[in-house]
Amino acid sequence: MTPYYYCVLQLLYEYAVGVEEPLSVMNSSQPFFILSLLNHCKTLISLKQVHSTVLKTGLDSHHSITGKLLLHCSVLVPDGIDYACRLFRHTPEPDIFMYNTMIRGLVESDRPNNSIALFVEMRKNSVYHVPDSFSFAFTLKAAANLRSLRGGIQLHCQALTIGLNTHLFVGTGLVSMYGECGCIDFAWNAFEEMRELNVVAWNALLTAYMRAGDVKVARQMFLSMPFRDLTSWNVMLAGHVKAGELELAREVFLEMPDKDDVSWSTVIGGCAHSGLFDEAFEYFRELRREGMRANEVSLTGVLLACAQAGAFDFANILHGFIEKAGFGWIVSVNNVLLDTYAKCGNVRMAQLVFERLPDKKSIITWTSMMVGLAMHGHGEEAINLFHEMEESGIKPDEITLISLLYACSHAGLVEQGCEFFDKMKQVYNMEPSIEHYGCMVDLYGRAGEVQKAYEFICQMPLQPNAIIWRTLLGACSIHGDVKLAEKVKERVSELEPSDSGDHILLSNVYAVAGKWKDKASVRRAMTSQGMKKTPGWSSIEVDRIIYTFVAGAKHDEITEEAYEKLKEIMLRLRAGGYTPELGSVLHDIELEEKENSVTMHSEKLAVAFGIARLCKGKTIRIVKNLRICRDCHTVMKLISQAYNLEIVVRDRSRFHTYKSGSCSCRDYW
DNA sequence: TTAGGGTTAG
Repeated sequence: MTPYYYCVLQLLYEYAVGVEEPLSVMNSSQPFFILSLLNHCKTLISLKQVHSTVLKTGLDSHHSITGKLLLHCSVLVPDGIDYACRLFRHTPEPDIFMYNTMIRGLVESDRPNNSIALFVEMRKNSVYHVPDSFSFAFTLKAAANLRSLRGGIQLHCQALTIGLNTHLFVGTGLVSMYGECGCIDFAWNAFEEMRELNVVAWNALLTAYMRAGDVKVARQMFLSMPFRDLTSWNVMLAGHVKAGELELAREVFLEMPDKDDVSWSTVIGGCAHSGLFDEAFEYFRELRREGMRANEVSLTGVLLACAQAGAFDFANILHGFIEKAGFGWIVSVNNVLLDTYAKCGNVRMAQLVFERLPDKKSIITWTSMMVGLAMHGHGEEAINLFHEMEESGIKPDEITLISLLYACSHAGLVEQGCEFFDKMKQVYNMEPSIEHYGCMVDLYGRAGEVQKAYEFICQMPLQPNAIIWRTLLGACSIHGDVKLAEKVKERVSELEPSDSGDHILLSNVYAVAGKWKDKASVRRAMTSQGMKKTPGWSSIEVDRIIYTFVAGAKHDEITEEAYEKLKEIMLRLRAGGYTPELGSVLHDIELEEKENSVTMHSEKLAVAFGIARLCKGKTIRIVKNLRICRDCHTVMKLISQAYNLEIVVRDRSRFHTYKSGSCSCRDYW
């Protein structure tokens, strides 16, 4: 090969990735130069251009080499699978290489069913095409993705009859498939059958043990393995993360001789999933400090952390980064982005992301958008979106229906919710699960029909769990039904006796009803059992730093600043005629103290801090871990009017947007 | 042929 050859190749390569160029310069080039271009195509558009150029040079795309290369490159290019299918269907006599290429392409494009179907077709239609190790390896991957033990065993038997089960690739595929299906003994047998072993095979077995939740055995194995590579370390890391052992995961992470983007994505995602958003941010910063480029998975992890922390500004910066890095077309990234925007209080941005994916929306995209709208009280819009989804030909799944019921319950659409619930069986052919029943209890409970909710639970065909009863208990506490609350509390306690949240709910019911003695006895019971109330906290993002406030915590400079501002604000509100509502206070204490205790709820501190620190007119966004209390709700409305501000509060169950003295939840929460 | 990511009731 001459330097000249490389120059031409380089030139052609530049044209191929620069999609706008028509590649006309290449028409006179040698056909084989053009063929080599296929390998460099990064997008479907450039691939199609090269293909048409190939045809112009007189090379037949069914020619054996051209056809194979074309197919091979099509499945590798993003969204190229349909194009590949078309090419494949127009090939008169595909050989085993082409079958295998398609089987692999289909697995990697998340169509494992089609992949298995093609394997079967290959065996039926062409007597000359006995599957080889690649066919088995790729099809086993499909069975593993589907967790289809039956399909996997069938493949194992077929491989056995031609003696391929001892092959390195096939054996590894079998180990992985059995591991994925949760059959650790079968995985071990398949491993023992193998004639030769390499690090990949060992890693597959290690993963199988990790999947089975046997972290101890896996660790033992990891230490005694004859080979070990970066993937083995990553498997250990992921195993600890999945088991929730974040301390051990951190140890492994520090101990690793090398780290790649999988290692980083694993820790970042692991922290985010465990709710440790600060740690997730810290790892992300460290990744950047080490000069690494974040990939789409680690970005997903940080976005998840943003969603939990309500870090809108940070999410917005990440959005820009995603666009610049070229991840903007990836559906899963957009799904997380959409969800994050919605959870950070900005439905409009979420909708922009949603609309940008015209024909690539997955069921998750639709569902996330529905939940996003519902969280902000746009129940009707969420329902309209559901119908739109159906019209576009996507069938709802169980989670879509949960979201739909969630939308109804948060918008007070009781009748519509019941209709959808009935439709589940009749129209969508789904058996409602305990989660769906939970939504229905919430639907009735939120609307104040607590008795109806109780009857609903008593006649449901499934055994109600603690969550179901707790949902109703929460509704009783909002609507002040003491009698029912006591009855329901008993049922919860039978199932989960030591949950402090339930005691708090009951004590709140007594507080609202003014039954201070009963309330005190609940508190005493809690103290004697060593239970503690989950402390309420609220956080706010100022200049990309998240400040968290906890009521009654020790005063530092930041809290002091917030208190000072809050005092000033309360004086102004009182001058306008406001008096605190004391129903939500938890202690039976002197009036003045009660007032103080309400005044100091963490969300008020956070708002005060926001008013002190943020530019005038900027929306104040607050995230709270518990549900907002009645008094804080009123105060937020008043502040939004007095200071001409928009305040967005995300509490445990939904969003409240306060503007000009009223709230988007229409006082329904 | 092995490892990492997304939606849901409280």
